[in-house]
Amino acid sequence: MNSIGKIYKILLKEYSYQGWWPLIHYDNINSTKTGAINGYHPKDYSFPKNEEERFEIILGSILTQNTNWVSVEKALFNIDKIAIDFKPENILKILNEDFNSFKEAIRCTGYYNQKINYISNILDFYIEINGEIPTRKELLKVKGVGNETADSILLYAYKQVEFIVDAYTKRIFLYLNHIKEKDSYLKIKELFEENLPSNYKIYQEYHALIVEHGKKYYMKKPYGINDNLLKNFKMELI
DNA sequence: AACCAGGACGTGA
DNA sequence: TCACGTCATGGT
Repeated sequence: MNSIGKIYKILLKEYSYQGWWPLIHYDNINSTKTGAINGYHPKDYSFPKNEEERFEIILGSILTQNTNWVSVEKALFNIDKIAIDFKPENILKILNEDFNSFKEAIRCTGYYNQKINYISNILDFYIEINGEIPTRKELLKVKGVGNETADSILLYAYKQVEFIVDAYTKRIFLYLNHIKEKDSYLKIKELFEENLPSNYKIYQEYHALIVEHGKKYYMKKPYGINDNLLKNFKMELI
């Protein structure tokens, strides 16, 4: 097995199943996740089960841009308070009829002036595609959806086999010398996709495991210095 | 008190 | 294309 696959196995053994993407109405009393109230569903890949859950994931993917998940959870609960449900038509109605309340609801996630517009954009897009699975290209045309958000939506809201590259992925695999500092998003994405079976469950799990491991050893500089779990995969520079 | 969080966009070279 | 500034609240 290749290194990418081996590292996945080690992370899975160390941290077990992560149960991403968390949903605020899924109460997992056994959750031990750092910073999360609840919402994770380990070994259950059946989500989203309906349109509300699907759009909750999409909302969360915008709100979590450069922000911690605890803040996003608060915002989702705030939205849940002023909205009847997470159906896109309903969210759109709330957003249009009470713009300032909605803005206040997502304030805690930062960049709220931008994010409210991004949410408005993805709402229009979501309603426009009318139940179809969006392509990556289409998603990227939506202002507010970049590479990572597009892949998050595709992988977790639509179960499409698209690997997500986030800041922790770059830090960890840069520390292990598997990638270079200036490697593009798509290049890093390809590295994983070429070395993993085409299976959305593995993609979902791997990304979540990277985040978990990243939070532990790659939050503060110097990144990875205490990462004894993966140190054996550190490649020598030529 | 600086630093970072499950980034994206606009600008100018 | 790509480096850089900007957007902003909240926790450590």
